[in-house]
Amino acid sequence: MINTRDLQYLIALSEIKHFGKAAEACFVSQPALSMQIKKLEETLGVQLLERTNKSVMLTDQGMIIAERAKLIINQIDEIKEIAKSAKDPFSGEIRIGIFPTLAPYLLPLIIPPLSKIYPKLSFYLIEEQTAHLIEQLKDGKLHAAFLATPVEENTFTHSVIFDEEFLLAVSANHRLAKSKSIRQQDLKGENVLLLEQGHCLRDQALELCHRMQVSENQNFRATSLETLRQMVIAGVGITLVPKLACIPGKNIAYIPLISPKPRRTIGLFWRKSSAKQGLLHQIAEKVISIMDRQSL
Amino acid sequence: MINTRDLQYLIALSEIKHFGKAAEACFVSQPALSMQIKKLEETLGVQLLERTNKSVMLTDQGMIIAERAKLIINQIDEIKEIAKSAKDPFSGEIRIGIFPTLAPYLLPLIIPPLSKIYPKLSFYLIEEQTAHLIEQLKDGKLHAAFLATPVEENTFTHSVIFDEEFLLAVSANHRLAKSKSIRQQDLKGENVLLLEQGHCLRDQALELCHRMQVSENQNFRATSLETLRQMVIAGVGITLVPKLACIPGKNIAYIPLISPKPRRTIGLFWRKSSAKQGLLHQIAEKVISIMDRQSL
DNA sequence: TAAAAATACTCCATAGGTATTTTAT
DNA sequence: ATAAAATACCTATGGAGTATTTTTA
Repeated sequence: MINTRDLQYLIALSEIKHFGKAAEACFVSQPALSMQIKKLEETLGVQLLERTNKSVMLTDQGMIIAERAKLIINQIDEIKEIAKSAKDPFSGEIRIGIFPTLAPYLLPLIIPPLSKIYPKLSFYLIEEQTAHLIEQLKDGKLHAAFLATPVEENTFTHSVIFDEEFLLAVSANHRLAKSKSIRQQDLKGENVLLLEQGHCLRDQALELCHRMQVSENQNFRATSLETLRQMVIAGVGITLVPKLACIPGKNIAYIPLISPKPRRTIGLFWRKSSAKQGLLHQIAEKVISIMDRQSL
Repeated sequence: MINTRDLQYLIALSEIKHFGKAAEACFVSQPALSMQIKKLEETLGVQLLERTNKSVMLTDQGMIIAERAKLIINQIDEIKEIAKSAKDPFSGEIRIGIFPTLAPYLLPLIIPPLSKIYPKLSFYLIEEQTAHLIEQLKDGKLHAAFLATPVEENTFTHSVIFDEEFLLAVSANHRLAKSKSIRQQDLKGENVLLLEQGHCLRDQALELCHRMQVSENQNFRATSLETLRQMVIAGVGITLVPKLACIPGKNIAYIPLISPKPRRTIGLFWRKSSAKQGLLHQIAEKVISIMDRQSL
């Protein structure tokens, strides 16, 4: 097998055209270089050099191959360059997944400060449903993902980022719009609108409905939280909205639920084996402190 | 220093994603591959792989570097390919020098049959004055050169190709035009036209003039044998022409010289150390047999 | 004769093998 | 408990050094 060392010896010889001096330039003895070049000629099966005692000259093939060798050695140096610049974990790119019912409310809060803290880091944000995020995180397409706990995947580790309350969203002229808080019995007979299959928020809300003994409106399923909000405003029904997504408006009211008080917990997840451990820990801490200041 | 082997191990691992199986594919034991990969990571100073006991995954840097590695290995394979196709000495290219007073008369005789014998060989023919040819042959720009003997350069070896007589060229209405042969005393008072400085034919003719005690026309020096011939036809003077260049015509006569009977010897020269020894010997033999049939 | 490359021979570094341990699921 | 990678330790290949010979200009 051809070695990078062999190529370097050939390059040195092609430039210096003297075994002794080329060997010196390679920091080896003259016989060492002679031997390797000879071996290279044998493995390739072609004469690379014309030798006399007064001059060394490359054959045509030798020149062609030496040229190629230079290109190859340059590319190996490039690998070293890539490695050197990749050594700084706070540079390069990081791909973070986030599910759709959290993304538009969390990202505006955290991405601007994070970009400021890590100016050499490019944040790629991938908005997908939880199941896809877990898959992509597992097979390395993502470095990390914001997910609602629990996640049944023990190759992951996570930091809890924040705890988020669910509020009941009702139209401004709904009978419950003026309530200060809601209890289970207040919801009797209500028509709860939910998201389509696949959203973790749907599952969380559905579970809550079950506990509160109200049923889902089977005729409608929204594809986004924003659609859901518009349907509520239109008076089609009520829904559950996580606190971060509770954008105030005159046509809509958000009312806290008590007994049970529903919450979801958001964590930042990454592979235990991730090469970006340190960076991800730091990012998690930063996001936690940002969210603390939001007082959910 | 990074080895091609290291790169191959990394490539195998990037494709197979299993240390044991990748090692098997590289025909080494699993620890051998593990060690080398670990070393590569250490020398580069970056983590290339995420390891768990159930899965191997490349880091971003690992993927980038593995991609580069593939390109590099491909290029090394290309070197092997180049070597393989260069192994056939009867293929590729050969650069042969020839001086200008021989080229237009010799090449039409030898190149067609040689191209037929060596169909995979490209003949590059360089027409330069002898001194330049010797330089170019010395420093490898030429593989061989047709030169008039003797050549004072003992790093060269040569085969004698043919022996060529010089004839006296005179205008058809010159007083000597009807002579069967010429002796020294016949030339008394003649005006000999010669080529410009640098042509070996000039030196050969000049030396002959000296021996025959006739002098050169100082007012005119031709840049080519063809010009010289036209000057002779125009009646400006007489000249010496090598037999190969004696193209018949009604306006010109070529008369043999006797006592002394001038000749030049043409050889094919190449470096003793040339990698194309075998081919050049063969070519020399072919050219000799072609020229034998010309009966000079 | 002198300069340079090739040989001869020895030594050591390191790649590789086997057996075993650690690790993570 | 099991599969897989890492570690430990030994072996062997081959790359490198020194001394010497060969070559050739």
